[in-house]
Amino acid sequence: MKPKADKPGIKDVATRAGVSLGSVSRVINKVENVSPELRQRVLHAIAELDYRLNHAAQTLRSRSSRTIGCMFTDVTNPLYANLYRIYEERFRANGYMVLLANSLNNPEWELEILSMFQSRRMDGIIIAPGNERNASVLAAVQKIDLPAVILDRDMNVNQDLVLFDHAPAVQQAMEHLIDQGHREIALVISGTQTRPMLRRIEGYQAGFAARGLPARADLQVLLPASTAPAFDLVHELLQRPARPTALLTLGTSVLADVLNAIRAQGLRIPRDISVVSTGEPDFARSHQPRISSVTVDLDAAVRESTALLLTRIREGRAAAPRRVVVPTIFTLRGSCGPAPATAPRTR
Amino acid sequence: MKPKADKPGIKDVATRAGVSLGSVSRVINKVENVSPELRQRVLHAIAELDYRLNHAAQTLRSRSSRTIGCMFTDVTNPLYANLYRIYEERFRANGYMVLLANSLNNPEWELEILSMFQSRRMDGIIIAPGNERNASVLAAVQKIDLPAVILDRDMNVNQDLVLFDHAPAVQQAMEHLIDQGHREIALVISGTQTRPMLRRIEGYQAGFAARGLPARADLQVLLPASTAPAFDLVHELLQRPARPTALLTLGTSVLADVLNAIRAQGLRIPRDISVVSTGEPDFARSHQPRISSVTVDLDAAVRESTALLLTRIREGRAAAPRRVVVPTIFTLRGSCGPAPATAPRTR
DNA sequence: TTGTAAGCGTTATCAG
DNA sequence: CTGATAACGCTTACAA
Repeated sequence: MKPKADKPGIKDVATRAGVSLGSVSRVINKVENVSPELRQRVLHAIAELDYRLNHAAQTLRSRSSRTIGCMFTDVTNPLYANLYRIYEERFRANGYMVLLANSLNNPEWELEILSMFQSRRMDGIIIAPGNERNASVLAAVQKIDLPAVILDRDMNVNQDLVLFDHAPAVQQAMEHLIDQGHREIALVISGTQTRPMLRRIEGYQAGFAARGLPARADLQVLLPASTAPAFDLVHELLQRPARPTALLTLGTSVLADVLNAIRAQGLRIPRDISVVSTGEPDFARSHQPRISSVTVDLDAAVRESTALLLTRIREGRAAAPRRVVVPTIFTLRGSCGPAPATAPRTR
Repeated sequence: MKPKADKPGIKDVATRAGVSLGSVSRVINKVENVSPELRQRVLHAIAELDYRLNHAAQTLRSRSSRTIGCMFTDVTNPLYANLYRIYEERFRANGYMVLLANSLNNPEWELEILSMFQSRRMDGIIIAPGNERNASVLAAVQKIDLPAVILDRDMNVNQDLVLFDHAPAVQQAMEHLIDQGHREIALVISGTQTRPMLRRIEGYQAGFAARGLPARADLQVLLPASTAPAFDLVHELLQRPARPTALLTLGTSVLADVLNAIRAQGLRIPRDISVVSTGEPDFARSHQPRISSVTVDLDAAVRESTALLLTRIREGRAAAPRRVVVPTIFTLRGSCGPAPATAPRTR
């Protein structure tokens, strides 16, 4: 009796089934040319031995890990949590696993994660670096020689891009508010120099411009991050002599802080103040009144980026980089109303 | 000139640096016995060639993937999103990557994910299966021959366990509410047959029992999932002839729905109704009044489970399974007050 | 249709 | 301290 302590390998399966190594591999990989009888014997042996394929060996030899890497800033951000879940589902359907890494906006980690993706020979990666202006991150992204899709970042690199078209819908929201008599419209978002935020500011300013109004820098509240506490800042904002009568805010936990600050101030939505959020966090779904919002169709975004990546994986890095723009939609709901008749002063 | 199209390997580095294969490996793996001069040469060659370690080959040979697998039901649940982020940070500090897989409560996926963890030779796994009663999942978990930690699940298996001690703090919250005159105390949680929920129900009933009151089944609202919409059910609950004067609820998006339903009903917290949540979602941090809560110290939970897993990885599967209980704490805040003086009737 | 044998890029075990 | 050499467990030509 041989003390075979180690896990059974394809070899053990082969001897057990009385066939050759190659045949077992063919059965496992569902190659066509196998007689049903042989397949049965192999399957049987596999079950008996409780054989598990060794993914490392398979990857090494076949040069494919059947894995997709995702680098986001923070799963704690519902946008990324949802994205990740949908990606996982879609890629799983295509036989891929999905690996998630949070960069937490740390440029060094972003470099490390990218390097790790390469050394693990990911079949493809989907990334939304937090530091789209950082020189070394930019260089690293440019140099990636894996099939890659960059998600909603303005990086001038030779990679496939999926961009959300934030500005137009934000502008549309602004125009609606202005047409409803609002003038003091605040913007509460993250101040990170990153595409979504910059584009939103763009739309915000374009909205004023389209109605012949000057953009107001003093009404922009820029937080350190998308999930930073915003209560105090908004509270302060609402206590100004000429407080905003409308507010456009991030649809993360920032929205919760905004709603709480509004409530703490004794203001009613939409009577005293109108609210629009960019994105819709779960907790907002039951809010009364419903919050108007500027959203991107997540399923569409995932569909597009998945298709892009799978194509890139198929065609290799030779083909020219592609770029897909996913539209963004303004949905008007109960949280928006006309500006209060009396000019708002300190209460 | 040789058309070396392929990525450079350790071999190329060796010839380039004029040293042997083994020496390069020694440098890469930071083994002590290398002369500084040789190390420099190798490091230089690595930089010149932009050499990337092949993780698959490394894993195959060294029998360690330096990867930890996590299986949770859904990253969209803030509890898991936060847990994952902390795990990633801690394991990264120990040189491990973390792989996340969402089972979405689907038993077949749970089996598939567990099998994938084994074939990828994870160095360790942390799992919280959604189906702790499912026979095949249970069997699969029992059979896991990887270092594993099971997170807050009552599974009678030979694996390390980290359990949150939900019941006592819930009971404490109940006793406080009862002592404040509350009798109609509702429980709004998920009806999944899973440890956290069952333990909370246990604490809920124990609270009544401790004060000599009968447990009331009609005040328990069981949702299909931890993130299921709860607005309508709670709204209905609050319209009953004898509506609850206090409410204990899940600290997920369910809490948001509860707060919205209370507000929609025109009730004030804590004057008309007291609220306690199990866990504190981000959006609740700025709520006024602050929500009393029953929480587990996530950092402690992560610390314990990380330590347990690392120990298990070090010691192997020989040592007897360990079990760690992480306490849970009731924090009294402004959302709790005395029961309304007048017996609550329909408004 | 099936068997045979040569690697994939590392690490580990020896000698030197 | 360094160099040669044999695995690790699989896929994939190529032969039979």
